[in-house]
Amino acid sequence: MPHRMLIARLQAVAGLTQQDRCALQSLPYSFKSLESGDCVIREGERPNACTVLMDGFLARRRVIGDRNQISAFYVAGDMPDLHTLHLPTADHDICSIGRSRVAVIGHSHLMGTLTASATLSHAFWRETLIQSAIYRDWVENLAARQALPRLAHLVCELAARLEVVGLLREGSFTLPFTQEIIADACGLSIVHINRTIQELRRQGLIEWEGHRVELLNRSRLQALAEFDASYLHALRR
Amino acid sequence: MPHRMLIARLQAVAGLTQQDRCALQSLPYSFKSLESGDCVIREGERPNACTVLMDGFLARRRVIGDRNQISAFYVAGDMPDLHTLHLPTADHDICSIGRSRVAVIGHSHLMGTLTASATLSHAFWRETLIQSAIYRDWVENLAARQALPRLAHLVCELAARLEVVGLLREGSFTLPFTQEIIADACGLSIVHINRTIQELRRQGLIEWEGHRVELLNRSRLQALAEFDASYLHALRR
DNA sequence: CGAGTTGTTGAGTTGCGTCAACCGTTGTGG
DNA sequence: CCACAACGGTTGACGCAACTCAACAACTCG
Repeated sequence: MPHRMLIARLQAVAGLTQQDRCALQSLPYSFKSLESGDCVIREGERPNACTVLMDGFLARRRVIGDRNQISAFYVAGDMPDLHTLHLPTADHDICSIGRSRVAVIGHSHLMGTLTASATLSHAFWRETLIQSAIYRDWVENLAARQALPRLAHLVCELAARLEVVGLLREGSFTLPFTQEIIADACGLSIVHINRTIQELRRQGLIEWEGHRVELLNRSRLQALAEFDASYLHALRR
Repeated sequence: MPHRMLIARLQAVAGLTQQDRCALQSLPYSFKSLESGDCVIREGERPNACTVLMDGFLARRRVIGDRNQISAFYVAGDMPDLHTLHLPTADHDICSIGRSRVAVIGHSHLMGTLTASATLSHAFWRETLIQSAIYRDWVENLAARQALPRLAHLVCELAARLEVVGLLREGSFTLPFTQEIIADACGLSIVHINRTIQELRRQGLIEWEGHRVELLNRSRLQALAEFDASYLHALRR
């Protein structure tokens, strides 16, 4: 099951040989369920396994000054700690937002199959490069846009990434985030996020209640955010 | 000569076998000199080569709204477009700031040596992962810090990265950036960058005139910026 | 039922942006 | 050789986006 997720993702992102698919399918793994707030890894740890997010959401967080800054979100199919294969020390906490399930694959097994296949190696590398592209987009979003388009951009990105893994249905998706989480990711105060969400509602762009977000006018929302999904590159179904 | 730079960098970042060093040394390349403002690649292009920055500075830029946002700086030894090996379409301009020199290595040659050596492949992969760590740090810096520590952090990062390649001498380094460039990178206005630099001077933390930056009190500057170089990971001499 | 989240609102404050002017340096051409 | 334009740095006045503080409402859960 995590194999199917992983294979589908890498297939979308690169191209796999029959051999590669077999190699992936024989990777041993274990499952782990996370409650809201549980961490996959913590800053400073030297993990010996990577995780594949099967279900739910994870956030990469770290305390900066008096803020609890979030620098990335992960959705189903993502491997939030793939980099620990080559950079052994984790520099952030990676925590569950709401409940989630992950598959855990030991570094040694993963490394074994990677050194055996150059194409697989490149497929995983490519996966990390797409994450880089997302970080760059966050840099631009945080530096250049003010609250309204900044929040709109985040919503567009989450929608686009969820769409890739089939979790966007009729323009709406599940998002178990509090406004505090959103504020920590956008570099804005909770109060201002609250007012900004209201403004998006007022403009008829989204509906957002409880854990459900609905895109009422996706093209106008994307225009407001200057959103262009091409930076997600290979991420196609 | 670009080989020496490349080998030294990858050696610092990972570990190379004798064979790997030979493979790198036999990579064919050409040189290119850039004037201030010249681009290595432009958004939308599909380059067939990667570049190694030999001398000078490059910036990754893109227009966001009415801003000319910079999302990364590159110093000697960096490979700013290494990702084009796997993500063919460039999503930013990469331009020279002041004069610079780069070595150009064709994708096909690079790809050839990479598929031949798993360790080399992983060394380059690791290089891109370190760039990712830098992007994440920029996300945090932009989202969580206000002008003074934000600027201080950028100065600390540049100093640390230049130190790795031996371009920091007695706490001072060459930086051919205008205040406008700094503003574009920090997500602040030119006027405010100007006042913030003055505040750093007033506090006796840096001297900055013309193209020369001097760190007068590095530890206090790093404390102000909450700077911790460990996110540059393997980047050691 | 009370206690703890999460969302919402109002009032006052502030960090940073905008506009506009001025200064010093550099380079260029009449 | 000087006039002048272009550029980068600096300063002051004013405005606004976003922050802080504080209170309250709605909801969940023990």
